[in-house]
Amino acid sequence: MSKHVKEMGVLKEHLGKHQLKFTRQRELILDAFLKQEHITAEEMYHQLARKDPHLGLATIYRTLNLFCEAGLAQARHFGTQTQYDNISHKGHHDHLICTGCGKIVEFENCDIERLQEEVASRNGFTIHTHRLELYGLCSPCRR
Amino acid sequence: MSKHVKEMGVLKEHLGKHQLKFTRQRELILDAFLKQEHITAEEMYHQLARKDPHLGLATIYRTLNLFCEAGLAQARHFGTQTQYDNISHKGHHDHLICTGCGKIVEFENCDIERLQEEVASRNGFTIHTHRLELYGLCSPCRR
DNA sequence: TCTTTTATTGAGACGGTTTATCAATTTCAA
DNA sequence: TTGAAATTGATAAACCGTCTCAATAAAAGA
Repeated sequence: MSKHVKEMGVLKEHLGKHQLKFTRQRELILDAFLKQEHITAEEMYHQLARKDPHLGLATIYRTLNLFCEAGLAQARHFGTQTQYDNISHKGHHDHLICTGCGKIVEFENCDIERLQEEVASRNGFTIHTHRLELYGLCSPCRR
Repeated sequence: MSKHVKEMGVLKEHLGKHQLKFTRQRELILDAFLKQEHITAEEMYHQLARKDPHLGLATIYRTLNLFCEAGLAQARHFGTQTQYDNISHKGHHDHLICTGCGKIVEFENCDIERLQEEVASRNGFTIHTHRLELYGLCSPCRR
């Protein structure tokens, strides 16, 4: 009895469309993923090791990438690792990233989103998702 | 006789401050770098292979990182690689990406940029660069 | 200039992250 | 229940970027 009915449905629909199969591992990983705001494959590997010690790291990577294709996750490369963001967690959030210390501040701005829609429709596009990252220095790093 | 007098001066000042040396390789790499808007170490390696076949990849990496410390460049993790952005290059553009056919439309929007600055300063950040990508379907793909 | 000191270079080894391989297993439609 | 097809886990391999180190080049001193 999962709590993530809606997202499970999104996943199943994606699987059905692409002749992929619904497996115990995919269900387990999705449940764990949806509890996070963002996570790396390595973190999830250790986190799930207790529930299923035989779950392979490769499966985690494959599954998180599958979630990206299904529109449930979004990959973000930071430093040497890849962060997988949970799209449905807080709706969508954008990032302010300090290139000095690596600090990440999340934000949401309706006006920007509205302007994005405007740009898109002016070009005949319908937006499904977006990525906005602002890189700079936070005040401590600026000195 | 280099055309990049100002940036060469910035580099030399940084070198002087840190007891580092001005070398033929650093001059060569800076000249090549300033002609680009952004470039990866690998790309630069191949590009410079003609001028100096013995220039090592490690030197390119070291030098591009040096430029970041000197404030001439900024590293950005894009996909699996690191892009080095030319700070002094102003023509920034954002992307509309069709997930159906892969078409990419470039755009620029001053209002969005202004709002980004607002968000940043509200959080005490100074933006150096940003990345905005809108994913969706173009009108041919929507049908 | 010549000498001395110190930083830099190039080549390859190395380490961490992610993907590819493949036999065994599981899913699911018939 | 059966069988085709997808998935898994373990590990090898690929990939990117950094580190190591002997040889070299740049700056500073005499």
